[in-house]
Amino acid sequence: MSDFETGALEPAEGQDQAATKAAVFAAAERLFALRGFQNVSVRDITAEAGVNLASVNYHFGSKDALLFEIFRRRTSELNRERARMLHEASDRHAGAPPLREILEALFAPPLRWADPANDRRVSVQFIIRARSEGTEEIREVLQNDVSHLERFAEALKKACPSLPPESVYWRLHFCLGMVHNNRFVEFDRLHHLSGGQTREGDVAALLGRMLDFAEAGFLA
Amino acid sequence: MSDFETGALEPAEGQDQAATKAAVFAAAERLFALRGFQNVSVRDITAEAGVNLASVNYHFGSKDALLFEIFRRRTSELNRERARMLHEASDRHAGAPPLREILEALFAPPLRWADPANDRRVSVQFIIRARSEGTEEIREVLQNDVSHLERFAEALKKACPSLPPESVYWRLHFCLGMVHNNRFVEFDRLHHLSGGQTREGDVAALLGRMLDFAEAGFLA
DNA sequence: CCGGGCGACGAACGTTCGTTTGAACGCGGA
DNA sequence: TCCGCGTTCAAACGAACGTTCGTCGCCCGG
Repeated sequence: MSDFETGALEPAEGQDQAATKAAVFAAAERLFALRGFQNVSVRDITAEAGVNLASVNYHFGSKDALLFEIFRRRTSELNRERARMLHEASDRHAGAPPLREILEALFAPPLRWADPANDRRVSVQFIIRARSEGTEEIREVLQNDVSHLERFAEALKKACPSLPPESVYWRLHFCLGMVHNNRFVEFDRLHHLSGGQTREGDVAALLGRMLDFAEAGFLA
Repeated sequence: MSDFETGALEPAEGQDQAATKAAVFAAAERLFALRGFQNVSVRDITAEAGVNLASVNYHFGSKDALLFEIFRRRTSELNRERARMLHEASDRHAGAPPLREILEALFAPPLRWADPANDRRVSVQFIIRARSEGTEEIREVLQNDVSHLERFAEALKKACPSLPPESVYWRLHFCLGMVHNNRFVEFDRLHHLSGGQTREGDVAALLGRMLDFAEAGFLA
């Protein structure tokens, strides 16, 4: 049917005629985020994108490579945003940002993406899904490419000098678990459990809640 | 080849000749936990169990039903252990257990299962995997069957009377995220990030770390 | 001794999957 | 105008999947 987000998706790589590739990219991300990698066929993707079945293999090489390319782009975007926030916080505090601002740099980017007013809701759901359901290649990247987390670990060590480094790593692990648990299913479950008292839509309030919890946890 | 855990698995349901069913059950749980639901074929399961291909459909009806039966048994076992610990803590403190013991009832059972010395390591990995990769039926159960969590929510409200109920639910959500993040992949990643300083094998120490973090988070 | 039923078995079924093929199309440059 | 290249298209390929079928062996009640 109509084009998806053809503009501003791959502005420098291909030609302008890469609308098909962009449509496949967008449709695949959406379907993967909603239904999981294995539950989405190449035919589903190309049908939703309104392109030919062979487009996936022509533009991306394979279904696995398509998943990996979406994953790599989204995670690098997320890591870039996190690094930028951490860097800005570092600038504001002479290279030693306080604990809460470090955690905010970790929490805020994915939460901003998850804002219902944002068109990147599917991206954060995609990342969370790809982390656990992804291919072997993605798993290797997750395990080996921890340079982004190292900067956070170093900042946390500096912000909590009395805390053993070992504890810093574990508590960072706990914080990441808090983020990765922010899936639609879990939100719905929580909404059902609380009798409708929890509203995931208010991401600013959720960020505050997460910061309160994690900051206190780190100061334990 | 040899039998798997044929004994003490289904002591009252079938006959003694249900060794095949038990072998399928054990092999499926192990493979599902290791490689995910969709990445394991019925042929893989029956090959590992050393039984005929048709055994899955004969004893369980379908591959989906097999997954659901494993999921239902393991989750009910886990919920039972958690409820028992919460009940015992409640008895020790005249119906109002302190925060830390409530959280311990939530954290300890899955951590005990994850002990390397325990043969139920795969069970907790299976549960975590099934939660996110499971079928639609499992997703519905997760969303609707929250009676087990309600008891924890009530106990937490009582232990934190000054905390708004809404915050209790959110912080319980954060704690569950900490638990669900305890997958092998995440452990390996953390181990790699910390340069080998974190040892997942010491589950007692890990429980203490989680309790310190979560308790402080609740008291924020 | 015999017969009925439960369970295991090999084999095949029909479907769906990712991928490949070769031809057709559109467009810019010689 | 015609050629060449990048892209799209319909169609099909081969493999892998979950499931079903008909048969056989075995144990047990008669």
